Amino acid sequence: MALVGATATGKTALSVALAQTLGGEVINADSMQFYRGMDIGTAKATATERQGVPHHLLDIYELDVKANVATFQTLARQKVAEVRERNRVPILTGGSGLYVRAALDTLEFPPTDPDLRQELQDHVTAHGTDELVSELRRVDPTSLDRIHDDRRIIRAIEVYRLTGRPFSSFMPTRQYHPDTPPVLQIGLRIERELLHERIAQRVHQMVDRGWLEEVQHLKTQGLEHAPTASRAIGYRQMLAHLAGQMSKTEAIESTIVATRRFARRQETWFKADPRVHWIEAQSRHAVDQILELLESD
RNA sequence: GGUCCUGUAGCUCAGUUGGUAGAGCGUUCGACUGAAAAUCGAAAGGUCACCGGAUCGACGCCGGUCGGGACCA
Repeated sequence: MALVGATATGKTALSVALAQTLGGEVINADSMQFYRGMDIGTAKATATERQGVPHHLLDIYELDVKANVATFQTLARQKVAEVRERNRVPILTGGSGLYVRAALDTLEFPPTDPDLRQELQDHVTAHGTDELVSELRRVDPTSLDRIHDDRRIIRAIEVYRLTGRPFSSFMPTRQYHPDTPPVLQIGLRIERELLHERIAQRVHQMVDRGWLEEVQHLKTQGLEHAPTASRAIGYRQMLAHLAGQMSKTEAIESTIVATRRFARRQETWFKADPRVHWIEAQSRHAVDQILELLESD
């Protein structure tokens, strides 16, 4: 099964409770929790919170590694298979929508080439996207219709040059694939206003627990130059504060705002998937509700 | 007590030589296939502090009231 939803809705606690009732193991689908040392600010489950339940795909990368979906897809499916072999229930838990999809659905990722991509990126930086856009209009108008940001234009051209096939030809014809193994997807939701309160509260809590010290330490390990990890919400702001670019209060406020925006995007993503069963995150009976859903499935 | 500055969207502020207004941020909604806690798109929000005057017409000019600020005493 999969446990999804916005940040600060209580996925972590519920996943442990579920694992204990079902005899399950948790598989992380949260892109920033891959990184070793990023603990407080990513709200990674502590040893105490895990309560002996095995957790997978946490702390698998050093800071300088560039995480990517395709790799995650392989790793996650591997873990799911392993857990199943042990006759235990895999519980995929996380808020990175694309990563969850990649693990559960039949997404196929066309190949990539870092050199070519860099070359295209440099070209766009120097000359803008005009040329790439007209190339795309010629070879893959379908993609051009759906794409409206530079990064995706670059990717579409990369795929075309690498494979000779339009990027759009790799996309599925149907949005979701009923032929994948049955997975119960549970979405945790909290009323917006309350969620905003919880987010603010949690950010302050993270600071109280030593977030700034954590970032300070990670900075000595090169967090600033980490391609993906340095972009993490809050870490970015704490780094700016440590560099004297904003006050501590500003960093905290900015982190809260960024987290709210993030939560909104997460809800948008998961709302779009009709297979998700939504339950109230605050409910004391969340576990029972999920057990019922499992039986009726 | 006096002089001067100031009051425009939830916040910070542009603006109109008088023809009823904009940006950034926030908020809401959406997209999303190798950076996804990323990246990008869209929308909603304002009796331009209040009252009166002159004007065909005022957010803009004149007078007053109230609120904020600076300085002088």
